[in-house]
Amino acid sequence: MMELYPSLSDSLTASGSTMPPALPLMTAPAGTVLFRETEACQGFPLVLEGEVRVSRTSSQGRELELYRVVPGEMCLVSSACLFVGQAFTARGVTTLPTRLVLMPAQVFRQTMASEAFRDFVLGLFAARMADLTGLIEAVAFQRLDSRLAATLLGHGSQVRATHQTLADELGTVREIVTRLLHRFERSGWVELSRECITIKDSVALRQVAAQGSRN
Amino acid sequence: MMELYPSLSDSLTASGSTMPPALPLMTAPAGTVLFRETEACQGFPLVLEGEVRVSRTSSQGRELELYRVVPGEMCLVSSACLFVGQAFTARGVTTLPTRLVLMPAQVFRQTMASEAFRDFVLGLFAARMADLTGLIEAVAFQRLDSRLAATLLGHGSQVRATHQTLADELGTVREIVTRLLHRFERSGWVELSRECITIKDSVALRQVAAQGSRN
DNA sequence: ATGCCTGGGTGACGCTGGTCACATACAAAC
DNA sequence: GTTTGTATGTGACCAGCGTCACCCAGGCAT
Repeated sequence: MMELYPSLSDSLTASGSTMPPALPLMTAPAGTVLFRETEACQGFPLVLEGEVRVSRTSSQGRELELYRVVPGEMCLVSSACLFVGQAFTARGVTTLPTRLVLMPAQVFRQTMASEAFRDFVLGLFAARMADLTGLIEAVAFQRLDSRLAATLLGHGSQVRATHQTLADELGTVREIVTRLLHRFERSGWVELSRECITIKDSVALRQVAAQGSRN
Repeated sequence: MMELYPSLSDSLTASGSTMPPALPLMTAPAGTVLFRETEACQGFPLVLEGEVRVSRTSSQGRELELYRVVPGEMCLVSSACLFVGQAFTARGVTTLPTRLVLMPAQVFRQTMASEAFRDFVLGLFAARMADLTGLIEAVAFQRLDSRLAATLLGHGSQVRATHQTLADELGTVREIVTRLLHRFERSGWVELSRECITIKDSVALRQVAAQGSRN
């Protein structure tokens, strides 16, 4: 679905000798907070390896995942503030050990002279917009059970996550996730154990995920 | 808030003589459907005058406004499909008599060679991402009364709209808008008459709009 | 006047999801 | 073993909002 910009990491890391300042290559263990609501953005983070989870938190402490940045992608939401100059209210946390380069705004602007890089960036932007509008539709019009079903299906046949983690992805609270998962279990669609949800009937789940609009 | 790309309309319309194909300048009355869920996207619509309302509709017929495109802006969501090639599920309707040029993808790619144009486009993208994440937060965590208050405040001191129109902006139904507006009226914050809401206490409304997170 | 259409008002009702206050199960640490 | 902490289960309760089924008022055409 996402086009990778193949020569990018090479051109950035290998050509450190030709480029005046070598780009800072960062390594972060899982769980590192890369950026948060209050801090101004430093540059364009390009993920080489690992994963970054971008989420937003409500004033009452509930959290909602916006999307994930996988290797080969940049986190454009966080860097959007570099264009408009406003502090951006999102949070980025690594979910895996992650390597990334932080591209300073100047370097980004220079690299945008390359047509291939432009295609890469614009494609990313477009994909993100599609993600976000999809999320808007889901939050506005889908019921939680269908959103939960969709989330489970997106994590493989063995979902290793706590109910709290799932709640944070969906923007709800743990009790609701527990309740819904038990309905799924009573229907025979999943099997539950500690920090592990085994999908038994992905067809049924897919059906719930698809048709479950808010009446 | 939004940077206009000043020479763009000039360079596109006036230089029709130097550019091989003159860009199609369209004029549409209010209420014209520029694009809808099923149709593939033709090009990058740049609004010169008027306004385009971009919204998404649920399977059950409820509608939710994503944002509005004002003069000097392009509708990037609709054109996102040109990058990723997927059919985009959003609807664009003019709310005012509107003039716009439809930039073919090729012309867009060529024009992106200009640094000023790149800044313009990226700034737009960034602003849209901020809009969309803000909307996500609102839909996920704010109560409807606070969202309605915010909507009213964004329309001037005299809001000329039917309750149905407001409902479509918020993604809810008419009855709820009517109910909430009457609470506002009973509190002395607004005065209601046919197709017209007069704001009496914008301070109180602003307070509701700000603090009204979902407990 | 009569009919018709649009916009608005309203109450009954029910579902969904959030809150609270617990009780339990399991695992690692001591 | 006990303790401590994290993950989970659960039931009572309720607020928000959507649905339904109306009704009413005003404008406009015939």
